Amino acid sequence: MPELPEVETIARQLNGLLPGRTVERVRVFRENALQGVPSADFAAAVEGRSFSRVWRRGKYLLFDLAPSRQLVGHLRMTGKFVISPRISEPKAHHRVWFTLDNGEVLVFVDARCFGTLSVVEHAQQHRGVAKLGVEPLSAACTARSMAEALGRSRSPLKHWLMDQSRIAGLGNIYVSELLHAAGLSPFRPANAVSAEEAKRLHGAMRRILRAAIAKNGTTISDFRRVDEKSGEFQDFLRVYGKMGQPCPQCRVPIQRVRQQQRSTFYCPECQA
DNA sequence: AGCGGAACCTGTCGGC
DNA sequence: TGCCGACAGGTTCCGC
Repeated sequence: MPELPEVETIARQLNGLLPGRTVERVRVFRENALQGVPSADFAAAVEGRSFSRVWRRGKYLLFDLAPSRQLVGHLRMTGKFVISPRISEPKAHHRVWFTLDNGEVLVFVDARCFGTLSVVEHAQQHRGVAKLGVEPLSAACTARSMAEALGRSRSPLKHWLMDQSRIAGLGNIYVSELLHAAGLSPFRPANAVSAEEAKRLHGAMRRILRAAIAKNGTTISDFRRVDEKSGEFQDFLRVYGKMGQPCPQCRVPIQRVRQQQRSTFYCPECQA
């Protein structure tokens, strides 16, 4: 489900609601959300601690706890967090409850059960977080550093951009969109991208991610914010899901192909 | 290094 | 209406 803009949207909303709240009780309805950790251990590691900040790294949600520890969450395809008034029975797809000191419940909801939660002392101890590459909107991610990294790989651009250890947070929707915006083919080997093209790619990536965050992300089917509202960036998608429709730039029909067992959408005319 | 395939689970949608 | 296959915003492991 969520890529960087959707996770950022969730993190900002939770950060407006959770800091200062204490977790009184944890209830786990599906063990496999916890990556093998017994639910009693998970609950004991969180209960009695307070939230101090909620933020994002790549597609991971990081909940800083006080006096120590971090809750690390990944929504995978269908995970969501919602804040519910006091409830007594779990609803469909409720996986974990964090009952707060004001009676409300932070609920981890996940239809497909791919999403994960874990507790660590420091996020860097988390295997997935530890291997994340640069944040695409950070000052460290420059057109020049991107060009240099591209030059060291022969991977097709689609694959290169999806690799979380290179740039953290891009997924299937935004990679299709930013390659179209940059006029680059998803099949182009990374090291066949010129410095000028890398600059275009970098610019398109930042522009699209910022625009998507400003629209609270993209809702294709079931992404919801914490307040259950949809994002709005789907109205601005130019190629993702648009197979057969005319390219907004040149009117040639958008193509869909399989790359790494995922759908890639692109314009065969504009993207070389 | 990098790719294809499968696995993790469930829901939805389109075609027949 | 009902069944069946394809597909879904992600990640990880395994074999070649």
